[in-house]
Amino acid sequence: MANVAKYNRDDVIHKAMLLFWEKGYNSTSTRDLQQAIDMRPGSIYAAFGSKEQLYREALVCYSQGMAEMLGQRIVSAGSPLGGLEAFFRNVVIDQCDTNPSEVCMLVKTLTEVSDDHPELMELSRELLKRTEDRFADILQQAKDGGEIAKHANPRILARHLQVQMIGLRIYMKTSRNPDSLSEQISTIFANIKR
Amino acid sequence: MANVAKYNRDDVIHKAMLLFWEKGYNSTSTRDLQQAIDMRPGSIYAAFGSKEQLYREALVCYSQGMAEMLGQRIVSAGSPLGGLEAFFRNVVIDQCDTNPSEVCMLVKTLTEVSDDHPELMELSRELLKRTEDRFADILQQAKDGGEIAKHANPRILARHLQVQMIGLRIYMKTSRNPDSLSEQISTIFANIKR
DNA sequence: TTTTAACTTGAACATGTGTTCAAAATCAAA
DNA sequence: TTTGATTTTGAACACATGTTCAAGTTAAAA
Repeated sequence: MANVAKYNRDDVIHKAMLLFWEKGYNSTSTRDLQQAIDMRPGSIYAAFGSKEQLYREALVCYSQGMAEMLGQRIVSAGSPLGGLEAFFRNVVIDQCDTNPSEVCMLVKTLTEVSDDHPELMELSRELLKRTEDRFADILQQAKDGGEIAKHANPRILARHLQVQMIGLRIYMKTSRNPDSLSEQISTIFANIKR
Repeated sequence: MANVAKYNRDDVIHKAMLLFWEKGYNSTSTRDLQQAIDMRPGSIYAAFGSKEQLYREALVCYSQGMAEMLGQRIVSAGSPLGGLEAFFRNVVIDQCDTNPSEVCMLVKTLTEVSDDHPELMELSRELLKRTEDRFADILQQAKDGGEIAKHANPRILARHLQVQMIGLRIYMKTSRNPDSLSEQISTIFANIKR
């Protein structure tokens, strides 16, 4: 046995995630990364293999963080649908200034890389799909709890919410008008309850 | 007086636009461009100044193309709202396979470049705003023509449509499920008519 | 204290990048 | 045909990029 890793793997991935989320895959150079995570090229490549593999881990880290936050909002709100709406408000409006980017990191990945790095695209797709599945589960619970109509279709509503989430976050980057977006979120969830 | 430009400026910008739209700003090298528009570095820089300026012209070209298409759909459909819906279906579903990317080029620009190239971001914002204004005009005509309710607010509806358009196009890239997206578009416009 | 296997370092490499510029080619006017 | 301003060409430049690897450092085990 010998030296065990000096760095904290999760911490490093988190820091890399923040930088990747801000600047995107191509605009983040390995030099930028070296500085952000305070590791030298050799160590980075020994630990992660390549820039792309580190990015993959960063994507998963991002996705997990979002999923945890959604869970917390549901607990705080005390109801599935209330939690979802709080989550929307948090992501689209409250956190959009403190986050590295207004736009979802999975969406940024999907729009930036395409032919090159097909694995990054596939992973982003997969993680987005998981998010939608999670939305559907939550909406099913809302249906079971009587928060939404008996005839509502959780899968269709989940897809609808996914489109809203993606669209709203990008729109926020365009317009910087939190008040109108807050109203839009209210309308979206009012329509779901009907 | 001497030689006049050999190349067709609009044609060159259009070709550059298609490549930029497909690959994004950073992933399109000037070598790629040289091949696509069949011009040598010196000519390109004499004609456009820099890669960024050529991209700016490409953005405007893209935006004009979309605006023209919207106009055509309105004429074909014979009504403002019908034209808008046809435009949505065309962009999100029909053309998404033949276009260089499923995603709006303005949105791609906005999510890819940020701190670097602030002028590209500002131009994308401006062009997106113009699109929304156009939507609002069309919706006002729909209101005047009795296609939508008297109490409807064209500005709010235009914002809503913009979010849908952005979200749907990215969702199409994620899921590749045209049938469900077609239903979603039907629902969106059914709700507007109410 | 010495050994040893794992980890860390940073200079170096090969390639790709946006851009420049002197030389060559072009063609309307003289 | 000659002139001459303009356009085109492509080699070259300076720098940035992802990645490698031999040498150095570390600390647990012997």
